Formats: sequence, structure tokens, C-alpha cells
Amino acid sequence: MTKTARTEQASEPHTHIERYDPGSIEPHWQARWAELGLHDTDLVDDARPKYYLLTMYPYPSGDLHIGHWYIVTPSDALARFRRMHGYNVFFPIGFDAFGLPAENAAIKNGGHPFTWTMHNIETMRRQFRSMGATFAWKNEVVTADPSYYGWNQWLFLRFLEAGLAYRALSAVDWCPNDGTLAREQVEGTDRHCWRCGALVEKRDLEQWFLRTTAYADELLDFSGIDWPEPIKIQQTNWIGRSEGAEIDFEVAPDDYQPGGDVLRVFTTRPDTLFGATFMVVAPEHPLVPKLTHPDRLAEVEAYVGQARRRTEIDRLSTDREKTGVAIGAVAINPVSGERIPIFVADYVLATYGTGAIMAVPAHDERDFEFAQAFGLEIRRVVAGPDEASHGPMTAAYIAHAADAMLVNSGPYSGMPADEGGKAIVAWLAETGRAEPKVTYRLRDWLVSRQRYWGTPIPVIYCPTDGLVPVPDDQLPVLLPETVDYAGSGDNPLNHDEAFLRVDCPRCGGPARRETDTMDTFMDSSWYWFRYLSPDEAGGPVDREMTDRWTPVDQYTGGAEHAVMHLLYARFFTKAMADCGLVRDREPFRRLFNQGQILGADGERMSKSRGNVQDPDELVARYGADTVRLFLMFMGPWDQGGPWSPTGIGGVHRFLNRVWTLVVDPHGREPGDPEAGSLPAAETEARARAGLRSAAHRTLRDVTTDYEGFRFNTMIAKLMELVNTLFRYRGTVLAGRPEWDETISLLLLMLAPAAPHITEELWSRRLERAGRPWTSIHEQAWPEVDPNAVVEATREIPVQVNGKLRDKVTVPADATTADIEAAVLGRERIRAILNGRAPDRIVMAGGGKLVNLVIR
RNA sequence: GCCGGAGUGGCGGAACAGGCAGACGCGACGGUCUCAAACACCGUUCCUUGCAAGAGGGUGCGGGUUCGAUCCCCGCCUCCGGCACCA
Repeated sequence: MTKTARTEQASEPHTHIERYDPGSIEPHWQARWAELGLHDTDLVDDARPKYYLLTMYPYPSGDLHIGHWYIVTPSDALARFRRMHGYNVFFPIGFDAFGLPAENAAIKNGGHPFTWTMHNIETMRRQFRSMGATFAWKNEVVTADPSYYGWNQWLFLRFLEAGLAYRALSAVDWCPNDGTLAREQVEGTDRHCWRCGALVEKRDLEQWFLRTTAYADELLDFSGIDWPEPIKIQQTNWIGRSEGAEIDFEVAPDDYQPGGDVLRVFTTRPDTLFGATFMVVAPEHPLVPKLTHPDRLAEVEAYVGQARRRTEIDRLSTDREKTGVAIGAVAINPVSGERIPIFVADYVLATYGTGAIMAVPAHDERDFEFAQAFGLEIRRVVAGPDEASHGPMTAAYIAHAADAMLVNSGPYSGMPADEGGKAIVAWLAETGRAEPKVTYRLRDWLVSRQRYWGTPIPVIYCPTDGLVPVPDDQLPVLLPETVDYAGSGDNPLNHDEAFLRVDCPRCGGPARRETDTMDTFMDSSWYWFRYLSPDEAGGPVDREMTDRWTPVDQYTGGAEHAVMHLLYARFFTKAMADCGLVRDREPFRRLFNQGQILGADGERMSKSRGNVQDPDELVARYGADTVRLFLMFMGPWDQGGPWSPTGIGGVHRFLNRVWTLVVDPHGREPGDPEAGSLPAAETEARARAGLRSAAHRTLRDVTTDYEGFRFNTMIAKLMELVNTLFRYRGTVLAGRPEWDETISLLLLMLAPAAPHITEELWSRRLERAGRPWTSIHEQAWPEVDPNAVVEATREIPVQVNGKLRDKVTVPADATTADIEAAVLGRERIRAILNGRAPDRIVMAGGGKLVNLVIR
């Protein structure tokens, strides 16, 4: 099929041997695979079991960098590995095409986000093909295309109907010149705008939310999906379920207000209510302006202004000294009737619980610090069994156990803490002043973005009819093609009259479009469904296809998506299932988080840092197979790390050795004094059996390494096999059946990782054997011969007091008594024992290791 | 700061279930081939000590459990990811 004429030279040891030239074989096979449609997936073929392999689709940032290769090529190896196991593999790709960088580029350099994005996609498509990846290009999805984002709108409207979408006020980082800023657009400790330098403030805007909290409990349930434990833990912590109670505190009347306002708090520790000696409300709490005394107003306003400029990370830092301001008003502790002061402090967030807390300094670290800083009363109301019930406290006492008792708690003193807490809530609940409550750290998903380059949110505001959803038959709401940034970062849709003006679908009167667009996480929350029917015009998904192909069998992507994307995707799937659109409630059956390749400087690769590594140069020099293999060999796939091409030569040398073994098995290297002869102690028969055994043991290990994503050790084992083969090159073994079998296994095992060189060598072998061509990638994965794997003897390490002192070789079927006798008979061991008997003989793992203990 | 992860030779890493620390590769050193160099090939390479056989030390730091700890427990240090508008 390819370069036929040259192969027969291979058997002559000293004629010119054709060298491995990836530059010619790689494009050849890539073209041929495309021509044969070898990797297009027949989505309706049910003769074979399906396997949906999904890799997180890339953002079209410009060029493909080495990080993309790191993400994609091991996934492609998995796709090929599964195909060889008889699966009908679907391995699609697309582009996450909306987002901030396209707009930044447009603002900076002029031009249109669309042009910039599509140009990048074109480049990246071309580069992706040079990897030899087996993507199902026919199913490609580009999210910035109306045929995709129109269905974002359709789905949004279904969620709106289902009560899962709603509007509410929410704060954004705001620059007076450039409008809403993303987090990365706010710079410096003084938090100024990246473009104009103005100090950033918070502004409350009416924005759209999706009700992720409605699924909080279901999202905590990971049964039935095989995800890495750390990811499940991170999601669980992110959702942050807390059981407790909401309790009402009444504001006392004073000279400035009549009292009676209710401050509702959430607490996980209602048992400590008698110890609540003050209250803290978030600076954003709606009652702050009303309750603040005039003499406190200036200070409170200054504090609130300051707090609102801080980041949440900063505010929640337990490191920072506690700050706050008393507002002057006083609340009544509902159980003790005591008057307790109310503070604003930035460590209480408006977005968690009720935005107000009862502060129990004796039993909460943050409250303790605050009380110390402000000289407030710290009153112990819980004591452990071995603790004094009274006396000064030097730190908050956080009761862990059920054996903690309530003290100083009126009629509840002496009760176990957990029981007392329930009793206190039950008592207050009788008069409607408390109720048991579960709160989550998880917030509803803010999907509004004040930007042009995203999916327009399909609603209309009418002076008569209010909020009107865009009717389905008027979808998609298209982004206007011309866009004028007018030198500002503000959303151009706000100034686009043609876009803004619309007739109300209900009354026909003049109305105004929503100008917010959707968070791009919306796009990535269902794209794998769309891959299955990218051209479907009747709906976002083809139900028959999604029922057949989802959930995704294996998802691979970066761990940086542990909480946001991966949680949104789970939420979306559940919400779509509840809207009757898909069957399953979980999107990804199995997840693997690969690490990230950083720049050589250890920082994230980005154009602005100038640390982007371009793979094209490496591909030109070594070929795609070497680059693929090197990325897999560098280290464990889930680890990532700083990029360094050091060592790529070793991988290239390995492929060269594979090449040499196949095209020139009888050749001899002048550098090897032993070349051409078997090791002195070895017979041909033993060498042949040993080679076959090595091949099958390698096959056994390589198979499990692929299955467990351990590509680095998989390649190391193939290197060992190649080293073994090289020792026998040019000897009587070359050309024997065991040699041919080993070469064949080697190529098959290597094929998923290095698809081009293996295809080339495979086809040459077929041709030499006079057999018709078939692709190596359509071969069945070979089976381990269990008889070849067994070994006749085993070597057992012998320790004395835990230190390795000797090794003893015994027959594979030796009993522990045999091993003990062999060990005690060893000269070295007898010398160490010096006539004594060991105090103890430890046979670890049924005789895997022996440890003699001498006192 | 909080949540998650990681720290092993000069370097990337291996040891998957508490049982031989350093597989495999890079680099370095020595050699073969060559007029020479490159390529290729063969060998050595954790540290200290010893001619050697060997001995001692060693998996970020300090403790602990165990016959035995890179692995488990307690307390730290450093680095990476995430912290809700980067994707």
C-alpha cells in the first residue's frame, strides 16, 4: 500500500536500511485513515457495544499549544484501545467558542469576535489533524453558531417554564467606564480596572439565575458514577450542606426606631443560643440602613463601602483580624430576653444563610476573635465531660462529641448538647420564632453576563406585559452581526437600537430586549448531547440518540473544572431530565482528571505570559508519534506539571529502535561486543521461551496500564520489551516464531499510543508475508497466554530486622516451610545468626518476603 | 484563609494491597564503530565509606504505630488547582 519497493532489503544485514521518517509516513496514514473513514462513528450501529469517550472541548484561544496535545492524545490512545476491544467508539470534538478573550481581542485590535474565533478554530482544526487523533469531525459542534446557541435559548425557556430560572438582584464588579468586569479584569490590591485604572466598585443589577440549589441534595449523591474521590469531596464541600435552624431575633425599640423588626439568623448550633451575646449582620443586609443610629451612620457607611470593595476570599480569610462596627441598635435574645448589640462585620456574607448570625463567641472561633477584639462577653454554654463549666476561656470550645453538656442555659442546662439544641428549636417553633433548616453553601447559578459575545437571553421587557419570553418560533435570537465597542468595555448590545427594539410578542407594542447574554458554562453544560445530532433542527437533542449513547462512558478533562463545569453539567442533565428531554440524570459515568501542563516557568500557559509552547516545531523535528508518546511518558497523566522537552530524544530513540527491530531484525550493532550471540549461559530453547514469556507478561501489564490511564508505566514496559528484543537482535532468535509473535504483540500494544509508525510497520509485515492489507487499528487486542506468563522459580528477599540481607531463589510452588528451610540454610544468613535461632520469622504475603527478627 | 492535590537521585518519574526504594527515560561518565565528529550501539551511574566482599545513611521537616512505613496516624513547611464574571 505504501512505499512497497523498499521492504525486501531488510533481510540483508549490511545493505542500506531505510530510516524511520515520520515526516513522510504520518501525513500518508492520516490521509488514508480519512479516506477510509476509519474513525467515523456509525451512531446507529448496534452490532457492537457503544463507548462514548469525551474529552473536554477546547476554547479556541488561537493556536494549539502543547497543553492541548497533552489533553487530547492520551484520550485518542484510549479511543483506539477501546476500538481494538470491539467497541463502537464515539470520540467527538468541538469548540467552546463564546467567551471573554474573543471580545478582549476585538476591543484591543478592532475586528469582530466572530472573525477572531472562526479564524482560530480553522487553525486549530488543522493542527488537531496533525496529531493523528481519531475525532468524529462530522459531529463537530461550535457553540457560537446559532444552530447551537439557539438551543441554549430554547433550553433556558424550558427552565423558565419549569421555575428553574428567575431574576434577582446581584452585585457585579463595576467600572464606571467599562461596565461589568470579570474577575481577571480587576487588578491589584486596590482593585482597579485593567483598562482605565478606575477603582472598581460593586453594583447591584437585576440578573438571571438558574436554581441549582433545587438539586443540591441530589447533587450530593454520587452513587452509580465512578468519579475520583477528591472530585467528589470537592463537590460535596462546595455544596456545603449544613443542618441547623433559623431563629428570629427581634430588634428592641430605641430612640431612633420603634423596634419589632426581625433579624432571622441561620445557625448550625441552636444548642448554643443562650451563649449568643451579640449579633452580626452582613454589610449588605437590607436592615442595616434602617437600624443604624444617626451617630453611627458615618462610621457604618464607611465600613460598608469598604467591605463591599473586598473580595469574598479576603472577607472569609480566618487569618485576617476581625473588623466590624456596632450599628447602635440592639436585639433581644429570644431565649434569655437579654439585650445584645448588633454589629456589621465583613466576615458575614449576604449570600450565605440569612446574611445574619447570632454570635456565640464561646463556641465559634470567628465569633471568639471578634468578641476579643471588641471586648464583648464570652459566655460558656457547652462543656465537655472533663471541662470546668466556668472560668475564663482562652479559645472557642467547639464541642465534637455527644457527651458535651449544656451549661448556663436556663432550663436546658444539664441536657446533652445535641438534644438541648433540638429542644430549644422545638420550644421556639411553638411560637413561630424558629424552625429547623438545611442550608447550603452552594448558591444559585448566576448566568447573566453583561457582554456581547455570548448567547442572548431570550426574553423581552414590555411596558404593558412585563417580562415576556421570546416565543419558540422566534428563536434563535441572533446576535447582531455588526458590533461597536466604541472604545469601551461596556456591552455593545446596550447601544444597538436595532437589537434592542422589538415588538412585544403578546401586545405587539414597542418593547425592549434583554441585553444580558449567558455564561459560557451554559454552552458546556450539554454539548455532549448535541454531538450526537449536531444538525438536528427539531430540538436540542435527538432523544433516540441520547438514549442510545449517553451517559458518556468516559469523560477526561482538567481538575480545574472539579466544581464549576462538572457541577453545572450534572445540574443541567438533571434539569433536562426533569423537563423530559433526556433519560439519564447523570452525564458522565466515569471521570478522569488529567493534570495541566504549565509553562516552563511553572505558570499556566497563556499568550500574555509568553510561555506558550508550540508543538508544531517538535512535530516537524520528531514526528507526531514521538510527541504523543513523550507526553504520555513524561509522568502520570493526572499530574501535569511544567513543560520541558528534556527527554523527548529518548522517546524518539525508542521508536527508532522499534523501527530497526522490524525492518532489520538480523542486523548487528558494532558497538556491542556480544552482538549476534546469545548470552553465554543461555540456550536457544530457553531464550525463545523467555522472550515469549516477557512478551505476554508485558501484554498483561500494558493492558491494565491502559485501562488505568497509566500511560507512563505502559510505555516504560514497552521500552523494557524493546530492550529485551534488542539483546536478541541478530541472534538465532530473530525470525523465530517467538520473535515474530513478540514483534506483532509489540506493534499492537503500541498502536493506540503511536498510531502512525505502528500502522506503517504493520503494513510492511503484512506485505512481506504476502497477506492483504488491514489497518492495525482494526485488529483485535491480543489475548494473554496464561501458560506463557508463569515462571518456574521466584526470588524472595530476606530481611534481618527489617534490613535486606540476602535473596533466595525457590521453585514457584515452594511452601512456606520450604522457604524457611532455604533461608536458614543460606550461608550469609547463618553468618548473621551466628548460631542463634531467630526470635521470630515473618513470612509476608504468603512467602513474598521473609523477615527474621532477632532481639 | 478555606477546600482538593503533590513533595522520592543532578532531572522527569517507578514502587497499584504496609513488604527488595530508585523501574523506564534524560543527563553525566567510560567504551565500540569512525580519519574525525555526529548518529547508533554496549556498559556504569542515590549518597558516604571501602581495593573488594561489605557497612552506614536515605522518599519535604518533627514525632508516633508496626517484625517492617515513600505508603497508616498526629503536628508543621513548601508548591500546584479551585474559591462562583478566565475557560
